[in-house]
Amino acid sequence: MARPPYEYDPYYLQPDQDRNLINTLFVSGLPDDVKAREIHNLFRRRAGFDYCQLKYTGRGNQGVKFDPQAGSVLHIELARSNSRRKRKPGSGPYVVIDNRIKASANTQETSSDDGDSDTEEPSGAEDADASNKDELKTVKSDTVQDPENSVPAANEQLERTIDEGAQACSTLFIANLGPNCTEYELKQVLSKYPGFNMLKIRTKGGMPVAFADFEQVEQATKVMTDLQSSLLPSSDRGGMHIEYARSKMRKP
DNA sequence: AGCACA
Repeated sequence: MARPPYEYDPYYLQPDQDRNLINTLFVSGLPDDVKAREIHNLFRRRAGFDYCQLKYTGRGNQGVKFDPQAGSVLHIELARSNSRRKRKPGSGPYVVIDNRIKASANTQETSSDDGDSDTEEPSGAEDADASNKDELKTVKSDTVQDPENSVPAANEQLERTIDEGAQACSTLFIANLGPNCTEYELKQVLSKYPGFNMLKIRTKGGMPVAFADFEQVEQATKVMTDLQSSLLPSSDRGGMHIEYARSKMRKP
């Protein structure tokens, strides 16, 4: 009852997730038809803003309704974990993930130029458009020169801040499961290991993936190395591929 | 390669 909000629960804090180190904001209460460009416009003038990632959860219009006339407001809080998805070389200043069932007609929101008008910026038309182009170009320049892939030597110092590889986590991400793999089947195997907490299977268009949570990182690590590439009866495309999950599984 | 549960 008198339980602190989840974002203060130390359970969610991983070794690299001291709250002070979180530099990602979680924004909720967005309308279903929100565009990535709108989110980008919200933040692009803010110092230190890197990029935004918009995810349509498929939850549609549940809960809070965002509507200017209804006076509802965006809710912004510190994210539980930093955004880890790296921008693809070809992508622009924002990233869109659309998990909604129906692909509505306006889903061509990737990057490129936007004809955005600055609603909150009274600075005038020329500024809005000109400096806007500039900003986009600045953000994009790391796309054009492509520090992620090409000329690795030249960009090493800039890059190492960003990609530190897989971070150890007490939750495992398990992929390359056969289409018929069941939670039960996987649980049979995992529950033999000490510290096993719980398992969740998600099927994302065809192939299932699983998240397995353990008490301790070391226990998860042991399972990962033990079971890496191993076959289940249901496996049909080779052994399981196991990695640390990007974020720890939510409590219950 | 594919990382959710808010």
